[in-house]
Amino acid sequence: MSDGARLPAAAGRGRRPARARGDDREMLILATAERLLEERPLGAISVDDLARGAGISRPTFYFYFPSKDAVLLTLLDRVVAEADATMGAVFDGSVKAPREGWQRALAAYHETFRGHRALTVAWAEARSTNAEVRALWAEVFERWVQRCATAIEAERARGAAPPGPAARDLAIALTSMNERVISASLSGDGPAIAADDVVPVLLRVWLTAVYATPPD
Amino acid sequence: MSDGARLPAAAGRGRRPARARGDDREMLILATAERLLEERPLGAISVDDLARGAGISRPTFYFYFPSKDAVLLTLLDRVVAEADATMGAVFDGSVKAPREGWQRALAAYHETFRGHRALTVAWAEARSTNAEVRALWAEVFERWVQRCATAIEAERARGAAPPGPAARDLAIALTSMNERVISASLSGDGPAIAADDVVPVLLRVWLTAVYATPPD
DNA sequence: CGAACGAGTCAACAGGGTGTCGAGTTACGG
DNA sequence: CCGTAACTCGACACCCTGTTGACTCGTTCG
Repeated sequence: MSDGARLPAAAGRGRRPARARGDDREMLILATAERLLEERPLGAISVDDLARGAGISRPTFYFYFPSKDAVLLTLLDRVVAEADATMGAVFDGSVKAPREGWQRALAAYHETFRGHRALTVAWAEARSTNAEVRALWAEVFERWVQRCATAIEAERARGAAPPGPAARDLAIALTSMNERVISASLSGDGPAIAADDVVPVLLRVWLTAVYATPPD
Repeated sequence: MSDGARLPAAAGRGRRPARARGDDREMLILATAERLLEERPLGAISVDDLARGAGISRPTFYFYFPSKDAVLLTLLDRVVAEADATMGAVFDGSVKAPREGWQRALAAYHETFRGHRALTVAWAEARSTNAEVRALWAEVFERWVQRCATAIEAERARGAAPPGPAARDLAIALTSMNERVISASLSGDGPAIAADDVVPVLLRVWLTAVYATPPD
C-alpha cells in the first residue's frame, strides 16, 4: 500500500536497472522535509521550500512526489514500521509479569515517538487535514487496539484481571490516552506531563484500569 | 478576551446606540458557518462560502470578521461558556457519593460536546492549524485539569483515594483521554467507542485510576 | 433643509500557494 | 550516433486570502 499507489511517479522511474540519479533527489527531498519539520509545522512548509531545500525547482518536485503530504506519508511509513517492529518484539516476549509487560510496551511506544518528535507532531497535525494520513493513523491505531484488547482478554481469561467493559472499548480508551498524552508532551504547547513522568503515569492508569476493581 | 481583541471590526461598529443592521449579518455569518460545518470540515469551507451563505460579498465578510478562524472562535466561545456553566453546576453540588459525582461530570462533559458535534470536530481540526484556537483549547483544558486535580487531592486528603502519581498529572492523562475518546466518537472516522458506551467506559477508567490500587 | 459623518458594501488588486503542460536537456543501451 | 526514457523547469491556470479605495445610504445636527 505504501509505494505504487502513493508514489505513481516512482513507479515510472527505476524501470531501468542502471543507476537512477533520481534516487538521490528523492532522499534529499525526504531529508529536507525532516529537517524543516524540526523548525516549523507542516502547514508552514511549502512545496517550494522542499524543492529549494533539495536543490530542484517546484515542478521537478512533482516528478518525485504527487504532493507535500505524500512526502510526509513516506516519512511516516518508516516510523510506523519501526514502531510496529518494536511493539511486536515487546509483545512477543510473552507476558509473565503483567506489570513488566505493560511497562515495557508503554516505554517502547513512548520511546519510538520521542525519537521522532517533529514527525509525530506533524502526523497529528496532518491527520486533521489529510484523508490518507488519517487512514494511516486509523490503521496503526486499530492494530494497537487489537493487540491490547487481546492481551486484556487473555488476562481476564486466566483470572488475573476482573471483568469490566468490553476489552476493545477499554483498549480504545487507554490507547487514545497514550496517543494524546504523548503527543501533547512532545508538541510542547498546552498543559502536558513532563517527559520523564509520562510512562509512570500512563502505566498507573493502565494497570488500575485493567486489573483493579473500582470501589462502589 | 473574547470580543475586543478578537473582533476589531465589531469594536468600531455599534458605538451608536441606534439599530445596526450589521448585527443581523453577523448572526447570519455565524449561522452559515455552523450550517456548513455540518456538511464539511472547516478546511473545505472558504471565506467566499461564508460570505455567499450570508448574502454578502467576500470583502464585506472582512468587515465583520478578520478571518474565517475568527468566526470559529466566536462560535467556540459559546460552547465553552456552556460547557463551563454545566461543569460548574455539576462540581458545585458537593460530591457526596464519589461515583455519582464523577459520573455526572463525565456525562455533562460528553453531553455538551455531543450537542455540538460539528463544532467539536472543527475545533479539533483547527487546533492544529491556528494558534488562537490552540490557546483557547489550552485554557479550557487547563481549567478542567485544575478542577479534577483539586477533586482528586480532596479525595486523597479525606482518605477515600490512595496516594499515587501527582494529582495534576493524573488529571491531565484522564482529561486527555476524555477529549480524544469523545472527539473520535463524534468525528466518526477511525476506531471509536459507540456513543452510548463512552461514558460508562470513561467512568470505569477514571474510578479505577483515582480510587483503586494497582496490583504488584 | 442639507452638509457631514459613519456604517455598510463591493470591484479590483496584490500576493502566495498548488498542480499541470509541454518543450526542452541529459545519458545510457543498441 | 541515434533513440528512448529519465529528468528538468519556465510558464500557465487556478484557487484562496486579505486589502484598498470609492461608492451608497441613513442618521444626526446646525
